[in-house]
Order: sequence, then C-alpha cells, then structure tokens
Amino acid sequence: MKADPPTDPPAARTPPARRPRGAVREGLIAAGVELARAGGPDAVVLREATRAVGVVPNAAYRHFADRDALLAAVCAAAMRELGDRMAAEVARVPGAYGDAAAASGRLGAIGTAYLAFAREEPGLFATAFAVPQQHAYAPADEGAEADRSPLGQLRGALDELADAGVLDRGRRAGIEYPIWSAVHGLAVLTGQGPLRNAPDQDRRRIEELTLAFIADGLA
Amino acid sequence: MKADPPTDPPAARTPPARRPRGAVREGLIAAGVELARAGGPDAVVLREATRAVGVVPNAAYRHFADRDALLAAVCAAAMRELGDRMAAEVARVPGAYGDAAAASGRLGAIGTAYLAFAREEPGLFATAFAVPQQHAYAPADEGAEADRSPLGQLRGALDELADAGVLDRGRRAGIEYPIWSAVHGLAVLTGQGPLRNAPDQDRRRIEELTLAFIADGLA
DNA sequence: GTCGCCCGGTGGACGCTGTCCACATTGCTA
DNA sequence: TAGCAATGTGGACAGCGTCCACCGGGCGAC
Repeated sequence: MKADPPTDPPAARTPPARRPRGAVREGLIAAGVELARAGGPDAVVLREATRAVGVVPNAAYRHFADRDALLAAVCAAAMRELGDRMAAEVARVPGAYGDAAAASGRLGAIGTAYLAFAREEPGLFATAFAVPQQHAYAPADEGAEADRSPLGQLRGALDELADAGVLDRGRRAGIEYPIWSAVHGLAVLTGQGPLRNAPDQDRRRIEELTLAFIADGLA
Repeated sequence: MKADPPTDPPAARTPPARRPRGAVREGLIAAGVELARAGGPDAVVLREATRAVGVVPNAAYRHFADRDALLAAVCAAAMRELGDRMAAEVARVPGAYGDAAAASGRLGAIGTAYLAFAREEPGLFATAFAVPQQHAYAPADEGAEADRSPLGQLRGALDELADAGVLDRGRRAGIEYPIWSAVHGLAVLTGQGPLRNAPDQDRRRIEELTLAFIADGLA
C-alpha cells in the first residue's frame, strides 16, 4: 500500500546512541531518586525520568514492567540511603562494643539519624515507605550478617544494649517494634502529618518527650 | 462564517438538571470518600467523582479550586470518620469518669479503635493523614470543648487518667505525643509499611508489645 | 414588575501521563 | 557467519487535571 519513496534511505531514523550495559536502568533509578527527593513518590514520573536519561519513554519498559516497578526500585534505593545515613551516624559514636555508655549512644544515634533523615529528606523518607502493593522488594536477606536495613540496625543496637547489661534480657524480645513504631510515628506525624506545621520549638520538645519515653521504657 | 442552521433551536443543549443547593459539593465529597476508601488518596480522581454525581467534570471547579481542594475536604471527612469511630468505641466502656479501671479502659479503647480503623479502612486511614501541603484544613477549633479529633480524644483520656490518679500529674504534660507517635507508627508500619506482609499472628504480637510498652510508660 | 447580575451548569480543547504495538538496529552467541 | 535476543525508536490511545467560552435561571435592586 504505502509506497516507500526510494529517495528516503532506510536509515533515516536517528541512530540510537548506545550506552554501556545497565546504564539506562541505573540512570532511570537515579533520576527517579532525584524526583522522589524533590517531591515524594508521586513525583516519580516515568516520562520525566526517561527524559533525564535522554531516552524515549518506551525505553523504560525494557528495564521495568511498568511505572510501579520503577517506583519500587526507587523506594529500595531510598530505603538504602536511610540505612546508610543511620550506619554513618552510628559509626561516629566512639567506644568499644558492650560499653554501656557507647551502647546507649549508638541507640540514640540510630533514632536521631532516622528523625534527621525524615526532616532533611522528606521526599525520600516518604518514598522509602511508599513501596507499591505489588513489586514489594523481598526482605529475604533479613538474616544477613551485616544488615544495613533500619530494622536490622535497630536490632543490632538493642542486642548490644542487652549485652552491655543496660537492657534487661527479659525485656529484649520484640522490643524493637514499639521503639520503631514510636520513632516512625513521630517522624511521620511531625514530617507530613498533622503536626507538620507546628513551630520548630514545639517539634523539638515533642521529639525530646518521645525519645525520653522510649528511654524510660528500656530502664 | 459558520451559518447556524435555522432548524437548530438555540436550546439544543441539555437542560442542566438543577439540584438542591450544595448537593453537588456534598456529593463530590461523598464520592471522593468512597474512592478514598477503596484506594487511598491517589484514587480520589476528580473526574470519577463528578461521574458518580452525574455532572460534567468542570462542574467540580464551581465548588473546589482544584483537585487538591477536593482532596483536602475528603481528608477532613476521613479524619472525622476516624474520630467518630474512636468516640463510639470509647462510649462503649462503662464506668463513671474518674474511675481508675474505666479510665484505663477508655485509653485502651482509643488505641484499639485507632488501630482497628487503620486495619479495616486502610484507604481512609491513609487519606486522613494525606492532606495536601496547601489547603491544610485549619486546626483552629483545637480549644473547642467537645474535641472529637483523635488528638483531642487522646488528651481527654489522659486527663481522665490523671484525674483518676493512675497517671502521675508530673508525667502528664505532653505525654500524648509519644503515645500518639507509637500508636500511629504501629498503624502505619503494619498497615502500609514494611511490616504489612507479616502474618496476622506476628502482627498481633507486635501490637500487644507496643500497647504494653505504652502502658509501662504510664506506670 | 422588570432588569441585570452572578451562580452553577455545559461543551470543547490542551498538555501531560502511563501504556501498547510495530519496527529497526546492535551485539552476543551458536 | 547467521540469527536471535536485547534494546532502542516512532506513533498512537485513553484518561487525567485544568482552562476558556458560553448560557440559562434565580434573586436582589430599582
């Protein structure tokens, strides 16, 4: 039907600029992370990410099943960044493993880093916990030795606290969940929730109250 | 230019079916609530709400500045529903004001109702706390006598607990925030967060641990 | 009682999004 | 070296939020 004009060379299409293997995938995730940083999970727009990478929208579908799959990867990256921040803060606390003061300091560092991340990177924080219902990344390596996940690090700090004798062994079991809940709830309520517009002074006081409440629960 | 065919009566447009005053606005909010119930804040789609009301999409702009304004109204309604559920559950606890056991029971009812709402209405729960950055509804009537907001009710229960002598007066100030944080964090983590896929048994145990942790902090 | 305004509806359009299909080209592999 | 999978392109579609122009009817001012 459609007679190709012979004057049109078949290679008229733009030559696809070949990139090193996996570069587009990594680039899409990186671009998505920046979008999430600026505007939370809803700002992770597939077409915008492909634009940042310099590729046509459909190219994304060679690397992700759909937008939610990309978002899941971005969420995982955000969660990793949170874990890294916490690990870095914990590493700054001096003192040998098992020293009571150091152990307490490390637990505090974990909570502080968590809250600082939520405050300084609200978009990434929200994204880290906004994993789409499908595509949930596997928490398979939970038993891994060096667990850099927030929960893993919290568990490590509590184990040390128990080893140091600060935390009663009988109270250790499962206590990471109330603590995590309290810190996470605090971060959410003051970050994106109803308390988000509270003046800084009030927010700080609420933070102190909550951390003191947790410390009380460990004594 | 365009010669109007004289056979076309000028009243060819469909006669706008007039509705009672404010009906469309209320209908849009109600439709939005149902959408939110089924799919969370992202599911509150303006066009879909107008469809449910039986009106053209643009009609929504006579009642709301934009989609976010509609969403804000839906969020407020969701928050009200949460408050109503809590109040209903609290009202079921027998015992006069100031009775120690009754006061403890009422605080427990508040927490339980909060968690039950998050579990049974995940969409509405998420929506209640997803108020868009602009259009934040005014928390102006905070000092109102009958404060049915979740925080207001929590404060009431804690005041009663203090009046009943169960809670040290010295520890009363600001303790609503750690408690709210813990319960809210628990609801979020087990509802939409990383703990959402935990088996029911584990979830229940985590819930018990957290509530016990809070109870400990009051003793 | 009539006029005029504005409230609240309609129709149509635009740009943006996610997603699907068909096709082209490259580079590894058999 | 032939072929095939991987990975890019172009074009299209429906649905979304939003803007503009129009318009009819109810209500208050005169």
